Amino acid sequence: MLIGEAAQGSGVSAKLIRYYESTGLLSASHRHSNGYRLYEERHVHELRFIKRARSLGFPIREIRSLLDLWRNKRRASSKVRAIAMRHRSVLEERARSYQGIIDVLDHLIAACKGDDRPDCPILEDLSRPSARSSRRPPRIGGSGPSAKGS
Amino acid sequence: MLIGEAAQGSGVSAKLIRYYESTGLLSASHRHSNGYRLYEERHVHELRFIKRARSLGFPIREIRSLLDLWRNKRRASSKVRAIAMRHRSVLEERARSYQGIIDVLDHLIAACKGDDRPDCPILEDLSRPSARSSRRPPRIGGSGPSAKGS
DNA sequence: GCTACACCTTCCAACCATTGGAACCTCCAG
DNA sequence: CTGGAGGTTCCAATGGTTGGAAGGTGTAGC
Repeated sequence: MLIGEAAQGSGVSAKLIRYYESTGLLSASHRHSNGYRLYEERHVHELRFIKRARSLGFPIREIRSLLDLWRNKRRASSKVRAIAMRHRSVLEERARSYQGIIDVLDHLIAACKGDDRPDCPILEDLSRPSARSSRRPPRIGGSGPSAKGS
Repeated sequence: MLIGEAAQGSGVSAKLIRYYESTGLLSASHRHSNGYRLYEERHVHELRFIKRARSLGFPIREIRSLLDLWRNKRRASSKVRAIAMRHRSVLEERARSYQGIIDVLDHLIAACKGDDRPDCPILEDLSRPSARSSRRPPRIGGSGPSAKGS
């Protein structure tokens, strides 16, 4: 089949299929005499695999490993699992980082009146020198090490 | 002061300061006769502002608005608040999306034995056609949104 | 004056995944 | 023969940051 059909069958755009080929992730089996890329059913399967993995946030580099493992019938599932766990920890770190920011924004948004006057704790925070957690006075209340919670 | 001093004073690299200038975010006041950029204290303040805003994940485009508001003493705090809230919702959406993926990975990782045999639910999921949520029967389970509880 | 060095300048490239466009070729139908 | 739908290639942009090259400038020591 031609690239258009592979694209439609997999949900991956023709442009992206060519890009994947350029990165060595997935290459067409043959070229037709006119230069057109030719694909088989298994390419569509692999493209769907890639698409699903991308939708789970795996970077191309790791998808390459996952594809290799998928093709290798002698694989050890521990390797797949390790990749998934590493990726999970990356995502968790990012989610945690986002959540930390959201918590800060929540404080600032709650403190900002949001009227037509200029006073704004949000801008005040952004323009503060750099000792951030000043809203928590030092050595008072002594609840121990900071840690924004989580 | 020269760009190096402004960089050291703000924590923003000289390279980045030049990039910010190229995008119109922050321009040096003058140029010395030899072509060197010249900065004042207020530039360092603005660079710190930018740095803090970036650390909260604001994109340059929004930082531009925030800087404009910060400079404008007749601003309405409602505008600042609106920007912060919009940004908050973007972050929340991303965090939620990550969390959704993490939940999926948790299921898959738990189901994968992770030994030296090839059987692997993770790869099976990735290679499955596309009807994803089959593992969750509709309207059962309803433990509500995860909520890691800050 | 010469040399070494630290600092500045500009321009180009790379990261990551994806999309868009231009310029061009190819196959098929009308 | 013309039109159109598909294919091909290469270049550019996204967003923020970093790296490097190639070269100008200022200041120190000799």
